[in-house]
Amino acid sequence: MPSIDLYDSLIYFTLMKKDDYINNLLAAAATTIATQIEDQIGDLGLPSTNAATALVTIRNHPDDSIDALRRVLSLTHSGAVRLIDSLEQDGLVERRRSDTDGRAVVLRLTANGQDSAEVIIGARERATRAIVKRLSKQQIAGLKPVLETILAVTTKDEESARRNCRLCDESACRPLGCPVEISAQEHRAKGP
Amino acid sequence: MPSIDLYDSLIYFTLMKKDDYINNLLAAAATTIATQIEDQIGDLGLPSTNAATALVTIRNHPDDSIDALRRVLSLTHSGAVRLIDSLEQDGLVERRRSDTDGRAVVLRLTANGQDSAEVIIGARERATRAIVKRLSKQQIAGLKPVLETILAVTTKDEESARRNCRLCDESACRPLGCPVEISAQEHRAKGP
DNA sequence: CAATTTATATGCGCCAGTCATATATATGAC
DNA sequence: GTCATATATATGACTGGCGCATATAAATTG
Repeated sequence: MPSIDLYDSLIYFTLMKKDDYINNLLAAAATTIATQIEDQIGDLGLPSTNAATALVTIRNHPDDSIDALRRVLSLTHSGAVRLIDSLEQDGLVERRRSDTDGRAVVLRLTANGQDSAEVIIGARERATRAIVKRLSKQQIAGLKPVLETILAVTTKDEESARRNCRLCDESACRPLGCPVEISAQEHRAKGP
Repeated sequence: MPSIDLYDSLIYFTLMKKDDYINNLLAAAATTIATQIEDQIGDLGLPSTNAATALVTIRNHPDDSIDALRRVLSLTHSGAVRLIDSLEQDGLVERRRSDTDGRAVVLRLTANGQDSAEVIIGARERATRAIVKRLSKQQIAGLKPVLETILAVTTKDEESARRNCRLCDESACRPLGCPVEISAQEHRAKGP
């Protein structure tokens, strides 16, 4: 029956279009917000986005190795070493020998580094707050569980958890049950 | 009454925490999605993210000048010129003299450039589709208007509209009433 | 205890992008 | 019409971030 085929095609066409639309919306919103965060952080005048990310990551997980940091930032070993070199020269980060692994160097923020990390987190929050305050209470209430789902499904292991939270204020997020950490724990429980 | 003060403080404290939480959620989700888009595009092996963005931008707005592109990518003039140099050398973009402005060079994709742009848009869609398919119909239905609001409030003029949509498949988005374009038009109507 | 893996470090080099500057066209004042 | 200024593109010189290859030291495994 040709009329049914036509109808099906129309439905299919319409659904595809709707899919395209929500995909475009999500992608555009994500890059827009991510860019505004980067812009806010960029205004602080740090050497690079990775430098800022490293500071926040070290703040959230002090005494972790350069190699752990490298994974979060998706850098090569040497790239991470250079980055730490410069942060150390700027007096923001301290290298220490690990007392559990003689090869590893673990990282800690200096007092200045702590301050910088707070400022970076504040800049990031400014970007999102400008958006959140334009949403209604209902929109925020509805958005929250969806964002939790998105973060849960994009977290497959401890490594992706670290990456997804790499700019987070984890001290504010953790006690409220960060969906990323929960998802990472669930994956660990289920095994690799 | 001290008990009231304490109660108020508690409310305040709790609200602040909740604000921190939604801010962290939104920021983390945005950077996570944006990173996955970048990773998907990065896998294509193009010279840089900006090269990919330029191709999609030129696809969506052919015969625009190098200077217009520069604004979308937040590059200096010379940076944009070098970028176009390399894309032209790779046979993806063509320079033409503008016939309305003797100074301007307008850009157009070659056939290969068109193909590349489609592939880039496909890579971006892969990233978001992997996330959207993990959401329920209700979640998607609720998310849509919130994303539209977010894009509307982050679009202040034509320039931010271009930036926010810089990786969009505008041919799919435009007929469905892209909130970014609508917001840009409204701002233009109200004047600068 | 030898062989392999893992963590950090360094020399070398690339490439994206900026700054300063040059040139051409357009626009506005008079 | 012409002169001053603004705008668009182009190029030389340079830098910073980062990768690749390699070296060394410590840990692990057999």
